[in-house]
Amino acid sequence: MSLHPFYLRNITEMSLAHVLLTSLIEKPSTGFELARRFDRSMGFFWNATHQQIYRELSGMQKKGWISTLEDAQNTGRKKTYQVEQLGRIELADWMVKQGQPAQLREEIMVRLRAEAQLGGNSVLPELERHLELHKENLEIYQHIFSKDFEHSDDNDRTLYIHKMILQLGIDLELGWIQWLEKVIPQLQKFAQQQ
Amino acid sequence: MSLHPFYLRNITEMSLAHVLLTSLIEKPSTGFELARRFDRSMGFFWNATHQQIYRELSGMQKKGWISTLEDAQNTGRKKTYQVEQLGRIELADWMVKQGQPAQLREEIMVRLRAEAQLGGNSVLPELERHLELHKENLEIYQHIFSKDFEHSDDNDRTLYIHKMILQLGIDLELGWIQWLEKVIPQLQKFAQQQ
DNA sequence: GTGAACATGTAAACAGTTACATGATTCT
DNA sequence: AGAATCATGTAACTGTTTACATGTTCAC
Repeated sequence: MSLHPFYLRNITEMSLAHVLLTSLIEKPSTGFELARRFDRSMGFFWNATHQQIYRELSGMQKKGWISTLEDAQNTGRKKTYQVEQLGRIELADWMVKQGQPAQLREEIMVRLRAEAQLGGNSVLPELERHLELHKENLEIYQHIFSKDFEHSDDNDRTLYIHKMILQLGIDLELGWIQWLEKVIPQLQKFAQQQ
Repeated sequence: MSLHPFYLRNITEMSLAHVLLTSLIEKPSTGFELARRFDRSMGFFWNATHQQIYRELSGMQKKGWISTLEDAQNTGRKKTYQVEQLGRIELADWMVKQGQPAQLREEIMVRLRAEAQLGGNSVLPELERHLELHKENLEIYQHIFSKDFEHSDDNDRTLYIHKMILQLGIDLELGWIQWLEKVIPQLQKFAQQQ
């Protein structure tokens, strides 16, 4: 039994649903296509597993936000979803709500802090590994940037926003890389002093 | 019934438990004190509600990682926890494990992306609000920095790590601020052009 | 003695992850 | 015909948040 009748319930965030709505407005898609597209453009600021996506799509269909496209060649189990009017209204309503900046949850920072107390230099290799991972991410983002936005028209509002979202991804990766390249050598020095 | 016998189960992350262990090594504390300390130093890279903290502390006590200090003046319901040998071993083991950089989950980016598709300038006020929030965070972090680390000894390894963790918080906030101060004026221009 | 801050807890809902199964399509 | 990839799903679990209750301590 629910603690609260629905009319008293807080509106939950459900960002994933709204990411999917946005994606589906761009182009009606199957769950699989959405999952694949997440791995690229949208993935770096809101990712999801295929399981989450299918569950969310079913839920949204039940609410009437989206519907399945009856394709001419509807062979197999493939279901292509499209956004309904209700979905557009929901997205527009949600869009103007207020929220908080995300809470950071960086496991490696927890490890580093633990090491500060316990001693040893056991987190150094992990920091180096993360430096490589962040460099890889940066390269991927920069590749997309030069492919899609290098010479794009900044007067096209939609395109400009997409570009700046990617730019933020690049900026944050650069921040991590610079920080790691500052911290790692200093920790190596400490290791040598022993 | 569990899908897997315990000896086949994946080791879960449980970062929160290890954050608490680290905090308790620094100083035996009550759940309430831990929650309050989270709001300061550690909070920006791993936060938790009081509820989560109490649940986790109970769990860790059952596992023998921590124990309650039998205080002389053990009045009221206050329980002061301290780390046991088992807890230190657990933390040391966990510390050297590998992990992934955190997945970003920024709601405001979802809204911005939605707006890129739906149009309107309804997300602008929210971007401005976030700029203010990030500036506030930056100020808090910089205040702690100048208070605790400005003239600290960089040859003290523990202190240096604490300083760099805070530095990362500052760097990331600066990244957001710079990005927002670039994007907001451009979106305002678009708004005027209409 | 009353109100604010301290301190802990139960219950429930919500959000995200992992394991596993299985059928359809396409390429060789 | 077999392998790889496309595509969807059930089940269970872990992790996080919210609502609410309740008792303690301390200052006025």
